[in-house]
Amino acid sequence: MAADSVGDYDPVALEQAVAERWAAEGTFQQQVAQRKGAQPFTFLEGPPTANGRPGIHHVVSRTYKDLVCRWRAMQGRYVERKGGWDTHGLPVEIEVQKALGLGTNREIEDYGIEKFNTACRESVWTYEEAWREMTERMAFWVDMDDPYVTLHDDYIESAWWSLKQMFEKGLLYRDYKVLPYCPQTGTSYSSHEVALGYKEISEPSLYAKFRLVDDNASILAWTTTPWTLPGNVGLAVGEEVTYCRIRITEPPASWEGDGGAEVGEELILAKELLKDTLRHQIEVLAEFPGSDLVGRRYEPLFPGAIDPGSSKTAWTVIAADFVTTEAGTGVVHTAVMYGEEDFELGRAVGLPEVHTVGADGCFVTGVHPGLDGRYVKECDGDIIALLSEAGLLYRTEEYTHDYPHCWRTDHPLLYYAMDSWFVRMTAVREQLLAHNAQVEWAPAWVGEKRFGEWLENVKDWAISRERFWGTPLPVWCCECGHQHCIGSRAELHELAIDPATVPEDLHRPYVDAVKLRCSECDGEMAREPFVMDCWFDSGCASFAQWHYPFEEDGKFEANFPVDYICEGVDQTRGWFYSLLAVATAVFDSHCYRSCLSLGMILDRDGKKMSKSRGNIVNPSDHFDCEGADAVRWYMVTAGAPWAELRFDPQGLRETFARFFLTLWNTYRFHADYAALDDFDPSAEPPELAPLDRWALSRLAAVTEEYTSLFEQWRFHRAARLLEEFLVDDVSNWYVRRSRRRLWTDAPTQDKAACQHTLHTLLEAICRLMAPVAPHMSDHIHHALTGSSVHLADWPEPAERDPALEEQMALVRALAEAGRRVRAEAQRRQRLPCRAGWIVGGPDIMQFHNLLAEELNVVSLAVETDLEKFQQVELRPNFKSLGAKVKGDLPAVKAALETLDPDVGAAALAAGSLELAGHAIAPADVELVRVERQGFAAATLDSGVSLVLDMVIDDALLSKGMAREITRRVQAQRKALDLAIEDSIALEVWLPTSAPELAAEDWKWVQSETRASSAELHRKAAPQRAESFEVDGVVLGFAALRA
RNA sequence: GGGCCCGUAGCUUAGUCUGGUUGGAGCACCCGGCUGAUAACCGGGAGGUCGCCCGUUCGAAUCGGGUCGGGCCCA
Repeated sequence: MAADSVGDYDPVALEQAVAERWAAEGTFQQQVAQRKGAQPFTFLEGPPTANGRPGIHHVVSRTYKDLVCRWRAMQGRYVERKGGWDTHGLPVEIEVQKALGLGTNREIEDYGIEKFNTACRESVWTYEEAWREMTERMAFWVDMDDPYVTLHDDYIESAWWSLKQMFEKGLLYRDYKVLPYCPQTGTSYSSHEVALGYKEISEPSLYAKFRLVDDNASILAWTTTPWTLPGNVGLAVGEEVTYCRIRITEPPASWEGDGGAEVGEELILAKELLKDTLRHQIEVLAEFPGSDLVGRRYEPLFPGAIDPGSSKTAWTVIAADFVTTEAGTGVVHTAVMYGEEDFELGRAVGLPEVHTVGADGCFVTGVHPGLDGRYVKECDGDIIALLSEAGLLYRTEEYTHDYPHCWRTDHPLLYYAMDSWFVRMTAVREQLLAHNAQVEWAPAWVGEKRFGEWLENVKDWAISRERFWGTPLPVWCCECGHQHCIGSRAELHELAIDPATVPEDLHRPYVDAVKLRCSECDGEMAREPFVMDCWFDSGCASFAQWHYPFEEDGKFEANFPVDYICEGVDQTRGWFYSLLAVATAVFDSHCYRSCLSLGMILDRDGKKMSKSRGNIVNPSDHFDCEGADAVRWYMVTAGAPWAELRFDPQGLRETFARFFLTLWNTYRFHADYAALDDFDPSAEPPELAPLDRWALSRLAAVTEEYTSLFEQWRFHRAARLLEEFLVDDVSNWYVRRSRRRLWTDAPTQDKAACQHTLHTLLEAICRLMAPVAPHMSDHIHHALTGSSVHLADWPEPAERDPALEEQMALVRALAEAGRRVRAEAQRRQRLPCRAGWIVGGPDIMQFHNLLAEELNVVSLAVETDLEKFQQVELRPNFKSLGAKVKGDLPAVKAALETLDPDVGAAALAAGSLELAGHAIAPADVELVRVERQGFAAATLDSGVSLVLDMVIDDALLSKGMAREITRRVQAQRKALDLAIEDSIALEVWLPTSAPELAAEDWKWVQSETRASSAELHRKAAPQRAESFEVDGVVLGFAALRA
């Protein structure tokens, strides 16, 4: 019968066909459903934002998400995979602002929050189609038809509920936070926006004199932001830093710019910075530590600008550990509202928290008549002049540094204390640490170091944003100061003054219209005009995806904490944190049992992928070339999941050629003969040959180790192991050594054994690789068994035969050694050797025929007399020897080198070997056998040797020539595109100078080449013949289709 | 500026936790061989200051300190 040829590997067509079958049969749904009732394995999808195009890094994380879920499902777990979308937040707003040309919060309000948010709601789905396509194309099995979506009102309601839990635990509070702020746009910025706008600028910095109260001296402090000086309420010094009190002794020879000092004036600053700071001749009056200065009172530069209220520390010297002597004067001017460190310090020591600058970026009334109402960055020169006139300026200096600017307006950002809402994470630090310790992190260092050490210094979480598109902060405030946090839609209805104002859509601006009745004063409560940090949204995913606690379906309870999450390591302080933070604050629990943290993806040169560099890799380019399976396999084998991945298209190409083509051709080899012979995989397995039993033993070993590596998250090692097994053991050895077994037309037991073995190998390989490369594994598995590999069970390792594996390892090593011996002796492979001898090693008699073929020797024998071919050599075992003799090692090593090995070996055996004064034990040296000079031989590391007889005689020349002819004719058959079973008409011309071709060898040529007719001419080849040269003699042949 | 990770042949990497003097592979390259064996296979060759410096040690790719470069996160 004619074989159904499997054809060439076309990854795109194959993957499409498999995907279509999955869709038609609902294979994903079946994989989940068939495990219903089994122990769940819960996965939580880190939601992507669909307003950005999916990139190769998303393919990486989705590969690891998918492969773990598929693997656990095959192991019998119930693995639901709900999709999710992150839909709120700044990136969305920025895109929409760009599209609509809206620069400032004011412009957005003028445009209309309703219209703006409608645009955001649409923008969120810009690339949804691209995401779906990528997800399906790469075969990430996730339920995208019923995903959780952070903008859904149900999701928002769950987020509100969780915030109310925190509110009721007293974890929610309002306070200031110093943020980079742009007064033109009226917006504070996140760090990634700030990063967009760093520019190098040059601006005036100045040294101001702060006059001490009750002392005739001034403390000198340096600042790069003159506009913050009216807000100064403190001077920070280092307690350990040494300061000097100095007196000006002479006027300067020359002076540039504003400021100055009188002769006799006394100043205080850090000793180390005297030279860099002062421009006068001085004398040092005293030296003392900063601690001596702490508590000293000084006069404000702008009296009356700030009402100190009840502060006892305003305008005093305070200690701070961040003070250094690297720049300035070693004294840090502190304006609590305009610097993060300033604010924290001010809060700690009780400085007044009063703004001198309004939200419009202008000085507030009452700061100074010359400054009130003016934009702060335009006042630098006037402030310098004012200080100079008052004698409070020592000098100025042009200062160049990188400073953040607004990405919209290009104005310098002001660090500015904003009103914000916080979750008091510092109150639950111990719980965070305890819960984190329960997480199985891969790799461990992310959890212990990067995350753990950061958690130990956790800060309160600023969760409010003065933005528009996000989960509205559900906190209402009354003028009387009463605050209320809403935890559900029902509660909102209940407390609303006019329930009719409660909207269906919980977003701004609708929710802003809802007023509540104050329970304390009966007044009207208005919602705080913030939305929530979108990290809070995604941090709620574990329960909000089920609309917990508003549904009573038990979904949350059954799926919390989740078993597995997986994202890039950049999510450590992002999603990994927000999940843990919310779970800790709400449930006092960890949120995920295991977390696989992935390395970042870089380009081939280790550079970050970015549009500006033009080194972005588009995944679909590779899906459409090498196929999604090859991309997935490449990414998994390229390195540890947590290591940086350098995406190298050449490496991907190699994966495709080495692994996928090899697997395909192995499968094709099996399928062709299976179809030809009507192979029945369900039939009782025949008696297996040693080669078969070896292959199956190796399979068992690989299955065992592969699974163990998966359990240790070392997917790269597992996949490389399987790749090596397939290429080296299965394709390059088992299949190559089995070809002849299948050529025979007769239905032999041996052929059936081979087919059975191949079937078993391929099926198991498919199962093992299915989590990583789901398409090809399923195509082959389906062809072999009629069912999807993704519905199959994870393979259990069969019993191994270590002795057999050891024998075969030796056989293969000897075959390789034989080629090496021939190459050295310049004996071509097709010219047989009369004899070969194996010296030493385990009994490999059952493989002698196989090995004789590999070595092309007529007879193969075991030789026991080592001395005939070999001598011993003693090599130091440094590990044990070094531990024993320590510093004498070089001497012992030298002694060993000069020792006669035979004498040494004998002494060692007798236990009396002594070198450089040390008694040497057998464990200290290695006894190695090497071939003696003059033999065509090789000795393996294991001590087994192979010796070949290099004699040439007529019989060998005849056999060699037969092989040369056969080889050429076979190539010709292939060139003629003949089917394996086709016959040919063969003619061969041997010139008289050629060796005699024995009758039996000529017969062998005819049978090997399937020649139905054959003529042997003893003369030079005619023109029409193909010709080739062997040992200087030109032979000719003609092969035609019979 | 701080925390964490990475740096091994032209490229991709194993080995680093647990130190052993002689650092393994694959791709590409060169030579040879083999093939009804597949963009294949086998043997050999060339290619390494294991980023750099200092230290610990009889001995360092491996441990410690520093430094340079790349990355992530934060400031």
